[in-house]
Parts: sequence; C-alpha cells; structure tokens
Amino acid sequence: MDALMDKPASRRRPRAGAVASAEAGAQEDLSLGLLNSLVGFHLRLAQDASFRSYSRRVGLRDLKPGRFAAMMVIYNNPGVNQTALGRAIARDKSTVTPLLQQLERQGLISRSAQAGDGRSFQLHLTAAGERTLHELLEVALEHDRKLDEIVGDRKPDFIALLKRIWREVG
Amino acid sequence: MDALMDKPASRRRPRAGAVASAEAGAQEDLSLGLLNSLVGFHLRLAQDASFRSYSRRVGLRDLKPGRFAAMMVIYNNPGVNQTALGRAIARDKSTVTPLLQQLERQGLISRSAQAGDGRSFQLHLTAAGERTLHELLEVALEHDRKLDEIVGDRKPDFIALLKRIWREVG
DNA sequence: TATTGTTATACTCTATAACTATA
DNA sequence: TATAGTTATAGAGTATAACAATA
Repeated sequence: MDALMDKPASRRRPRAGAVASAEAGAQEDLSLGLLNSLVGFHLRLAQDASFRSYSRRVGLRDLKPGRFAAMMVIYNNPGVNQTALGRAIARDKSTVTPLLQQLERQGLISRSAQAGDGRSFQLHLTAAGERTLHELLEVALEHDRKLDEIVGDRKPDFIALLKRIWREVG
Repeated sequence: MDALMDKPASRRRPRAGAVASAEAGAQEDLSLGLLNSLVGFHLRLAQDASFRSYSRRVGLRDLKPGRFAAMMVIYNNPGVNQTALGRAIARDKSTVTPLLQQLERQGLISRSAQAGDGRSFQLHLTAAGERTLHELLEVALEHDRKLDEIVGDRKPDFIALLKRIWREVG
C-alpha cells in the first residue's frame, strides 16, 4: 500500500523556502499528489466555485441556491408539502421550515391548510413569487451558461454522472 | 423568455394531495422542471452526497475532508507555509489557522519557524501524521473507488471538467 | 403508533476585518 | 507599505431530538 504514499522524490525535503516562497497562483505550484486523482476532491472545489459564482451574480437580488431550488420545486409541483419538498432538495424538514417561513414572510409563497390532512400545508408560489422566480431563473441560466461553455456537448453525460453519484453514493 | 417558465401542463393544479401524498422516494416523484437541466444544481447534490458518504466512512476515525486535503498538501509539499496551503485548498488563511492548530495539538503536523522569514511557519507532517494520513488515504481511496465505479473510463474527462469549472468559474 | 411541521439547540465551515510581528 | 499569521466575530447551512397536532 505504500505506493499510495508516493510523492515526487524531488520534493522530499526541498531546501527551506523553495515551496513556501511560491506566492501568486500557488495552487498550481503546489503538488496535490494523489488528491489530484480523487473525484471527491475536485467535486468539492468545483461545487464551491460554482456556488460562489452564483452567489456573486445573484448577490444584489438576495436569495441563495437553496431557496431558488425550493421555489423551483414548488413551482413545478404546486400543492407539494414541506416534507416532500425537503426530500426533493435533499434537506431535512427542520431545514426546510425556516426557509419557507422566510419565503412566506417575503410574500413569495403561500402555505394553505390541506383539506384531507390537517397536518400538512400545501405550498404554492404567489404571483410575486413567480415574478421573483422568473428573475432568479434568468440569473441561474446565465450562470449555467458559463458552465455550459465548459461542459459543452458532454453536458447530458456530465449531468447523468452527477445524478448517479447523488443517487448511488448517498 | 416565458418558455423558461414552462412546467408540465398536467401539473398546473393537481387535485389536492396528488403530489403531496407521495411519500417514499419522493424526489423521483416530484418534478424538478428546469432545475433538472442545471449543472450547478446537480453539482451541489452530487458533492453533498459524496461528502456525506465520505464522512460516514471516516466518521469513527474523526477527521474531515478539509483536514485530509490539508494533510495531503503538506505531505506533498513539505515546508509549505499556511498562506500557500490555503490557496492550494481554496480557503482563506483565517480558515486555515484553526485547522492547523488542531492538527498540531493532535501531534499530526509540526510548525517550525522559517530561517529566512520570521513571519512564516514551515509545515511538516509528523511521523504520527504520516501514519494517520496513510489510513485516511485508504478510506478516501475506498470512497473514491465507489465514485470510480460510477464514472468509469470517463474519469479523466470528468475530473478535467471539474477542474475547469473550478478554475474558470470561480 | 406514525407522520407533519415546529422549535431548541448545537455544530461545522467559512469569511471579513482588525491586529501583531515581521519584512 | 506589504505580507504571514492570529483572533474576534458573525453568518450560512445544516441536523438531531423532543414536541404538539393530527392521522
């Protein structure tokens, strides 16, 4: 198993400061070793970069990815309840509650009692919510267009892989 | 732009409870609409799933992905300083500090003053650190093997895409 | 008993800004 | 002035567990 621990021999004990003094663009200068071949590591960095980029774009108009996803699901599944929504976006119901409370306070969604079941709410977007979603969608698509440029025609394949990871690794 | 907002007509106003009553495996039952074609959304879910899976595996032995990545970089770049390390793993130096303090307290890394520059530390793994990294690496590889199964021979391509996202979208 | 939603609580990760000490 | 590292602080996001109302 020691092959796992191999690192470039020339790096074993570099003269002091050789690596440490690399300043700008350091991430290219540093060796990542095996880290470089781990899907999980790159998944983390890519997601991180994508998230930050989206946040920057959407920044002024407030609203974060989690809320955007929630609104999309409500839009596409009017009347859905909180628990099912949570499952759809892979978040616990206790995470969903404050999210929806905020959206409701902002007048973007409505929560109405369900006829048959007194425990659930039916979730709907308000007119204002649809307008907001519309704007957010444009920002999201603009952001994703940037990703599209990178992914190109491998996009369907790429998304299929990400879906399988989500479903099979979780 | 209204094509953006299209949703399945049959879902426009489902009879009450139709969607909300879907319980197990709800994420397949709910329509994600355009969300489904956004790279960013799937990136988020896939990363999330991968992270949770890794945490579960490594759980008992403590230590999270961020720390693992830091140890890998130190291992592969002995003598690196904290700022450069931060850049390599895409984290601010103020995020790196407590991380390294903990690793030092646990005897996994050493921080020694640098000859030429009194401001920097040189980071090295201790013998215990190398042993721990070795174990963690096995867990990480085991985890990544699961991802490998999914990605298959598209792995180089897949990683290349993730890297480009990280570098170009950030 | 099981489920929906709420709350209390706590934890992890992260960054910004202000600081010290060096350069 | 500029850089390395630390600290104080704050904020996002999340989950677990206990709970009330309802099924």
